[in-house]
Amino acid sequence: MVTINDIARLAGVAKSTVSRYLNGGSVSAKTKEKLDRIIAETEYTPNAFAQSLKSKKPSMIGIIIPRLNSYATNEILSSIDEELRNKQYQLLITNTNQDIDREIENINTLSRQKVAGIIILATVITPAHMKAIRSSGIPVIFLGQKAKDSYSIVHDEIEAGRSIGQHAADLGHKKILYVTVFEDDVAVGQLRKKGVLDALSEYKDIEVKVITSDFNYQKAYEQALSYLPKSDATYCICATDNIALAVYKAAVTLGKKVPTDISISGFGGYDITNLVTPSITTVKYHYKEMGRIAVENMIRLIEGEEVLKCITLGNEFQPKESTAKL
Amino acid sequence: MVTINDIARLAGVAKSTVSRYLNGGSVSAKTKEKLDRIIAETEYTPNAFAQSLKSKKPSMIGIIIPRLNSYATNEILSSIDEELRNKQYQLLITNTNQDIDREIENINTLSRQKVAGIIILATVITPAHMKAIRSSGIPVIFLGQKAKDSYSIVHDEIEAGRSIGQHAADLGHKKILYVTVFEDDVAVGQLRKKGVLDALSEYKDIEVKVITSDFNYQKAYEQALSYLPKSDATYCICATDNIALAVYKAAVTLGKKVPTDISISGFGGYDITNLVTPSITTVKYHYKEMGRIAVENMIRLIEGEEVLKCITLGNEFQPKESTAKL
DNA sequence: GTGAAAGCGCTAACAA
DNA sequence: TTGTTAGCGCTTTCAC
Repeated sequence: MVTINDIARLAGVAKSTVSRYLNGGSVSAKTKEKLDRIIAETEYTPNAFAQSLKSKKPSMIGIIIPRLNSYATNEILSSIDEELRNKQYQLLITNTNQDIDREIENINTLSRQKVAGIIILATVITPAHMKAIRSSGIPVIFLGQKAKDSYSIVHDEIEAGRSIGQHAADLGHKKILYVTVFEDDVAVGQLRKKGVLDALSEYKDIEVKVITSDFNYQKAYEQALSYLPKSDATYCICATDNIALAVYKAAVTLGKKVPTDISISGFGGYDITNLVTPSITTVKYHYKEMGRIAVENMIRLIEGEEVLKCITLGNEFQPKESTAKL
Repeated sequence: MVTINDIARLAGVAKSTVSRYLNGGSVSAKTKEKLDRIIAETEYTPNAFAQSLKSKKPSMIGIIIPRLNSYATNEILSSIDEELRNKQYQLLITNTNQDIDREIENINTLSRQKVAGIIILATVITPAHMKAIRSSGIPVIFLGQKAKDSYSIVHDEIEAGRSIGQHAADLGHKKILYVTVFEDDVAVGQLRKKGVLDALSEYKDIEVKVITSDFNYQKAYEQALSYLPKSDATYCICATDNIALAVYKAAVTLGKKVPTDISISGFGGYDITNLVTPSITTVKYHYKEMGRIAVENMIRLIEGEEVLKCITLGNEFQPKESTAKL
């Protein structure tokens, strides 16, 4: 490996001069020229470890994600990646495979790697999270769930729920099935549901039944195969687009027509809701925006500036082919 | 920040003793006890930069991916991540957004970060790639494309192409449209096509027309809207599942029934081919396996052992609802 | 503008 | 078993 010492030796200058040049300090034209040539010839690149060790200013941001193969994750990740790139930071991604313990573990790993800050795509936030964060001593931003004593950026889940609930009511449906997920996930399992039920509760003649399903497509599908035949609902509101796709597939498998026999909608605004036929009614969340703001705030935090504790992003109701008038 | 020096001072021992203890060396029971307590109290974690600086044995593997939101990428990434985790390596992911220049740039960035090795999900491999790799001096493994002077793991594209071609012929189709991608991508743009055409060339009465489309769903969709009406093909073989989905959507938009009016198939075995109705005939590639082997080989390379220059993975033809007898 | 020297946090001889 | 010492490659004073 070629080091700054080699360059200095070859150029006949002190390594401090090389360092200064590399970091934009002033050197004589002659030195600059020599250095340019030698660095190019040797293909020298500074050792990032040594740099970070000395300067104390880490150049990496860590991100903890529950799983890779999710539309939301990908959208957020791409936008964070793009933004970070502009700011000369590297992204260190760690995957927890939906394992809460690994989430804590990863906070510690990342802090060992001396990342400048950590962004977490959260599902649940436990006291163990908060403890690990405090002891890491670096800024942490939660995405998707509100953290009491930390920074977070969330979607307006209640608003999203209300718009779908209102939509179902507007279409004249009286028997509605709401397919939710476990309540540990506050944003999806509680708030989203609250929004839907709030909107529907204003109609005395609407009957809502709630069923708890799973983020996992396969599980959601199998479950739907069993509860759909027993249900007389004409509209099935699913807590995620993924579940909506599963329910749709189950409905088709059971010989039901969508939306003629049953209307189906999701949440999220995944691209795939447009790919299928009929396209699926959903509420589009602003994932890219979320990533952008996360990076912006993270950098402000790293630089010791103030940012809002919690930012709530709006969303956009998108009626499509999978829902229709009763 | 608490350092090894602080621990040593608090425990009244030399920092080398602390280091030895931390790295599994032997210390007296009394020292061990003291160290345990103090490390727990101070929540000390070693600085990974300093460790890597000294030991020269980096603990990160870099991976360069063309884009985040692809099923293949996600599958490979998850499996690499999982394997690496077992081996105590961290994954450093960099995204190029399908920009070749950024691919080269990222090879350099990663080498600056002193990763132990680099895995590249390649689309094309240029001399510039090889130059950057050589000058980095660390092991590089290409996934999906065969590299002349480096290591690679690829899918058997020709075999995959042949099985789809054979399938179309078996179903009795005489007019076939093959939708490919630009030839710069050797694996997808050349070999896959070659496999299909090879299989079909044995039938004198089969007529194949080739059209070049795009990996991008939206572009593929718009293109399909324009060429499908002019085509009398009864089977459309698409070079990727993504394109197949786009063509399917276009066919539906144009009022064609699948598979009655036109059969459609893809390549890849993406999950989504099962989600849509009709499900899409495809060839399943072994992405997880690819990731697993990549990690295995990478670690052998890092440890200076020998591995095969090129490994070719088989694949699995999966007929589904989107293709039918003429 | 340049170089000498100190030190970032850690590991790895080597001696004790 | 333990401490001393010498760096790893780099940045950063501080004289010159």
